[in-house]
Amino acid sequence: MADRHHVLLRLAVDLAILTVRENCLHVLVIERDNEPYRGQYALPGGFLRADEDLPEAAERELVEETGLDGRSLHLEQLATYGAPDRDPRGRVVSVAYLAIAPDLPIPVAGSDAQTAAWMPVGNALGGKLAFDHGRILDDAVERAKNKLEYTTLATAFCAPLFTISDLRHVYEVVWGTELDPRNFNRKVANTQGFVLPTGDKRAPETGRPAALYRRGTAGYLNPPLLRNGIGA
Amino acid sequence: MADRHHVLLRLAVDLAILTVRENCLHVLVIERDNEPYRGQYALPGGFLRADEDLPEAAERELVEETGLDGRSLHLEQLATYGAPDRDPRGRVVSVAYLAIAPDLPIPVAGSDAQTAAWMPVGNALGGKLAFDHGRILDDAVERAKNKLEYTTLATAFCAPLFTISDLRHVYEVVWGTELDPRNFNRKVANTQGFVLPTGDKRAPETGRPAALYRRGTAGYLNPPLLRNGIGA
DNA sequence: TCAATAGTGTCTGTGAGACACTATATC
DNA sequence: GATATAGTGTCTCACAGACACTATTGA
Repeated sequence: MADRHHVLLRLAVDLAILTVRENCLHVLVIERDNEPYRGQYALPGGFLRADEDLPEAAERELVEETGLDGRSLHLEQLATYGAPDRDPRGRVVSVAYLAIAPDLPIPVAGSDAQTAAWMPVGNALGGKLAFDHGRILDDAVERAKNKLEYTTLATAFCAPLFTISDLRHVYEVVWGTELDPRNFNRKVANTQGFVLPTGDKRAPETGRPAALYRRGTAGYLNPPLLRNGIGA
Repeated sequence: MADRHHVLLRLAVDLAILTVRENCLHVLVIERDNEPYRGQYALPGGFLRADEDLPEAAERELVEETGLDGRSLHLEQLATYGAPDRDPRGRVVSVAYLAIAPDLPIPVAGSDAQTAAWMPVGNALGGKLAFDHGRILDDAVERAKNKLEYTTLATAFCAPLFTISDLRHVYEVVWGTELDPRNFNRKVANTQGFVLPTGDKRAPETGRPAALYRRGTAGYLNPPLLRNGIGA
């Protein structure tokens, strides 16, 4: 720790906020109204303040950008990005956080009065986002896909009360696959602590009403709910 | 990105280098010969330099502390720690990396001439390490345990040539459990790309010689090799 | 009645856990 | 021979995938 080559830098905390709406995975983006990358879309974020810890900063940004209470959302550290040229304004290292939200009505205009919008992740990938945010989004989606397998993260995409169909829909949209509803039902029912029955029901537009559930207390799925052939 | 409350800070890159030796998991620690925490053990690390990316810095520290070529070791970003008071010298945020090494003869004295040593992780947990390095080590061990389940990471703990017993020993030590040698053999043999037969054999002190293997090309285990009841 | 969604039951193949048995080395 | 480690075969149970069937609503 005694070397003299170190550099002073600013630390950004950027958020990849994912949700499922209209049969596809969306990410919250803001339109930049300052240089650099003016007019382009970017992930919401901001700089770390003097007396802040990283999770605090992430939660603060979440509130500022979406108006949501960070404690009600799933929020976890994703990774840190530090290429020397990643920000043309100077040396900025970014700690990215992954947030998972239920289908929200519409992002509240942040206190920064920036234009926030939900964008399908398919549109956001492929170099469309400012800075290295496309790469961050890639990693966020990959993390979400993986965590659905062995954790109860899927419930974080759902409203407080949800049906088994809702939950299955999350898996199908995030993974981009189709799942057998009957096998999925059995799997969820047999996993202790994944979902809790409430006794209530919700009628769809047509068809038999579905039982409503609440998140269970389990954090991990044991055994996991595996995709067919990852990394194969 | 326009707020004015941001802080300039230094970024540390710290390494949790794990290996298996003598039936227990060890971590590489250095004895600090400067304040703060003088005389205490800490994870090796250093500050990010002006033109460095994070993986570069991690690899540089690895070479400086162990004399090893970073490209031959498994090295991955673990997490970033930024509590405002984590370093008494001022605002320092640390990006931690997890490195996995085979059982090395002895750590080479780094170019910093610091005293490096392998310490059993059991001894290093519980507030023995400087800064928040105990917490970092906790997270590193947890990550390693989890990745053994669904990736081929265990081979990174082994020398280039290893037996199935060696590989099983890694699982047993890292997980702290016993595995059935016969079922383990079958599992490894049936997982394409986990290990490659070399045709050579190695005789133990007593008993039948064991076939030697090399790492395969697969990165993921499919299906995974699950512990009994995680998070239960 | 039909259409649509919710939910149960059954069969089958794969693979994990348990464990008997065989193989090959040193002493 | 004894002992120690390496490796194979077999049985059983749990569970995933496939899919026939029943249940409950609105039109």
